[in-house]
Amino acid sequence: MTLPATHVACSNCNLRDLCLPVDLSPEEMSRLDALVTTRRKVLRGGHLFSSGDPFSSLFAVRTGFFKTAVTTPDGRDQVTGFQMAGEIIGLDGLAQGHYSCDAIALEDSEVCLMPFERVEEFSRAIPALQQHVHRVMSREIVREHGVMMLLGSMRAEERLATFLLNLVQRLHARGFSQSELVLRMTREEIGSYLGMKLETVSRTFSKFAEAGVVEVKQRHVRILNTDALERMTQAITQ
Amino acid sequence: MTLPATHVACSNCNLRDLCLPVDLSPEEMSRLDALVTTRRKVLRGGHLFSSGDPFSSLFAVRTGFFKTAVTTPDGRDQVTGFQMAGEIIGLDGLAQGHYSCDAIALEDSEVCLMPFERVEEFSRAIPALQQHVHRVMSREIVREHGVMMLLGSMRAEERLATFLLNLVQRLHARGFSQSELVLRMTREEIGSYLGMKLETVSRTFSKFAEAGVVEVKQRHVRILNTDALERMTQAITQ
DNA sequence: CGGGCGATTGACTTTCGTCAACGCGTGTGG
DNA sequence: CCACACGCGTTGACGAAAGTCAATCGCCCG
Repeated sequence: MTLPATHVACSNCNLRDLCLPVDLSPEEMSRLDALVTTRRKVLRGGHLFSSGDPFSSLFAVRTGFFKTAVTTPDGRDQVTGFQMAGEIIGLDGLAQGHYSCDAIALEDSEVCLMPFERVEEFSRAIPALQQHVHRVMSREIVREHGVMMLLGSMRAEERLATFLLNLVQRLHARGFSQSELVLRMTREEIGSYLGMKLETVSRTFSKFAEAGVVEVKQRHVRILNTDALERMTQAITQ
Repeated sequence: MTLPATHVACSNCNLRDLCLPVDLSPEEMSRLDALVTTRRKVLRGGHLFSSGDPFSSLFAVRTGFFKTAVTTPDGRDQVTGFQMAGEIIGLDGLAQGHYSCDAIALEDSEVCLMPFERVEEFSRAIPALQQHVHRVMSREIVREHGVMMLLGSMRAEERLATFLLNLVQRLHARGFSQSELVLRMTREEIGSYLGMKLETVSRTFSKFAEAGVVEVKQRHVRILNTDALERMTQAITQ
């Protein structure tokens, strides 16, 4: 599933704003090119890494789409996130020296490898990079707080509305439509992420469609009424 | 609620193994004393910080017990964690330059302040500390994966069993009993953390007690059968 | 063009939430 | 020091939301 690696450089990558948004001097910038040594392609369905694999690198998604998931001893699994271009995967790995989740490509994808030893080395030399690394990790913590909120105190409709708005907002930041998206994941994967069964995901989509809020054709979703979706995320359930 | 601060030093703190477990030379150790400048007492019910407060420091719990919670615009809140001696609070703050949750003392407590600028400065000079900071953040990410698992794919009994085992394990690591604990939080706070209502928490406790797995008297809990609890966390629901 | 995975929908069950009443304990003030 | 009140916890009856099981449909990909 993992294809041969290729050599590259960050300094003129068009995703730099997304995955390395730090102000650097030209001199620092050129040093940073040594941070990402290689890229790797992962075919749809392939594992970028698996739970238990020795930790060595962070990965920046260059193209494509991933999910990360943890698995219990008894075989249930929980999707912990979906990652698209410019987002960082593998932060869970350094806690114990091995990755604690699986990272799986949902479409043919390419990632940049950032050997973590090098990240630490460069962080010591370049404060702006150090700060960036910290911010990336903190953002992940904050994101997960949001997921806990979602899982702990929202009902099915609120969860799905929140999910759709989040997805479309991230896609929009990457130059895609504000109102149309193609889901890269199955209903089951959405359900796992949102803590509901695939049938409930499907039913909730249908409910949204009936209400004229979205148009759903399999994985193609068009948002017809963003305001209505936003209101749904704030419904006081009591 | 926040009492005057006092001056202190890490190098001979009895919690060092818990909150700074890095091998340091005596020279590095003495420099580290400048990392924690002050302590602060927070009375029961008091806020260590609130969502939106400008971020400046991490906090290490020295004595006492805290909860962290996020709040939605419409007023629902979600407990995101409980912190005891040696654990670090405030990692969510650096993402956006302000804390994104509330940290509230559940009993009279004391924390060590670690100004984050200083943490970053020292991290650049002391690789072992840098690594430790990264590990602490990564551990928080992994912990939250566990909570997502819990909220996303466990039923009430499994959640409470998991929660109890986790609490007692952390207490045991601090020298307390493996089988007895005093809950510092209300049923409602437990419920918020576990994504269930306080009545369900109460009922589930009663069910455990009926089954002879635990003994519950208000906030005093004695675990009578750890194995049974462990089995419950792995129950294949199907 | 056909097979199979993924999605949808329906009927029924289960779990948990809701509402309400009651009880226990603790802490405080008379 | 005792009594009372209030917050917290427990328990019961009922309802609602989501899960389960099953049948069918429709895409897509080979």
